[in-house]
Amino acid sequence: MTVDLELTPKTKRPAGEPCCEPVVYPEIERAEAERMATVAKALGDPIRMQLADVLRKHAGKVCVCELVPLFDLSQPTVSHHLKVLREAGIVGSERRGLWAYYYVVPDALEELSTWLGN
Amino acid sequence: MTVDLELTPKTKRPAGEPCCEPVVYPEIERAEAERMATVAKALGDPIRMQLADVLRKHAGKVCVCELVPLFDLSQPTVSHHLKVLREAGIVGSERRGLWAYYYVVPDALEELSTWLGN
DNA sequence: ACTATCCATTGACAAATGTGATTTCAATAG
DNA sequence: CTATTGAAATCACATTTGTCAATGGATAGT
Repeated sequence: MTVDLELTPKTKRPAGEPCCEPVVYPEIERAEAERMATVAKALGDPIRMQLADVLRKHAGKVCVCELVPLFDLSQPTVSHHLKVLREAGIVGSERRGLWAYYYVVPDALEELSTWLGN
Repeated sequence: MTVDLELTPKTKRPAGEPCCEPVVYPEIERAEAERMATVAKALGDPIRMQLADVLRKHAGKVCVCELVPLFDLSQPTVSHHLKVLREAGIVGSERRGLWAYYYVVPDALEELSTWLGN
């Protein structure tokens, strides 16, 4: 599958001068990129991806004790991944007595989702 | 903003028995999660997020020499980030003589985008 | 043929990350 | 009150990551 689009022809720069004018300036995107990268990074692990997926699909609050057996990982490790998701704002948690319930924060993924467009 | 959904009431388990039945089985998602995590991970850095953004917005092939001055980073570092994006299948590159041009692979973000739903 | 330029790779190093064992905290059951 | 359980936090450690300086390969321009 070839992508055939125009590309600016180049010439070796004379010496000392900058080689080319930048085509686009992402400055506007700086803070936005930072926020989206935070979310993407948190999803950048298969376990966390699945955790987020399970929480989303269940569309409710899920107890940690129900999440642990889904993975071949120790409870502290699962807890750690949940913490990463929480710090990225993707999930929230609620403590009820002994149990902790996790759920997806509805709008957390929106910015990234919008950027990915489609 | 409170998310109020049903949550399974729990009781302390008798002793030895598993505390709860798992609610969902993500096994089906294993490979998919792996693929999406790879993509998300690659986007999980502000620089790479901006690189991807610039390449997307430009909708053409962009020379590395135009990308480097956009960031306050050394050329090898930018090259490294581009390599990460390339290995995740997000961008492709093409060499024309001295110059290397990068572009976004059209469908690379689709799976993740679809999962994020929108 | 020479040389300067573009780009990728390597080596090195500090910082961040993923994981498990152990510990701490909170709360339920008896 | 005490013992026990679920979950988070801490500690420790190996791996990965982000960055740059230095190096190397290829080639446009002379």
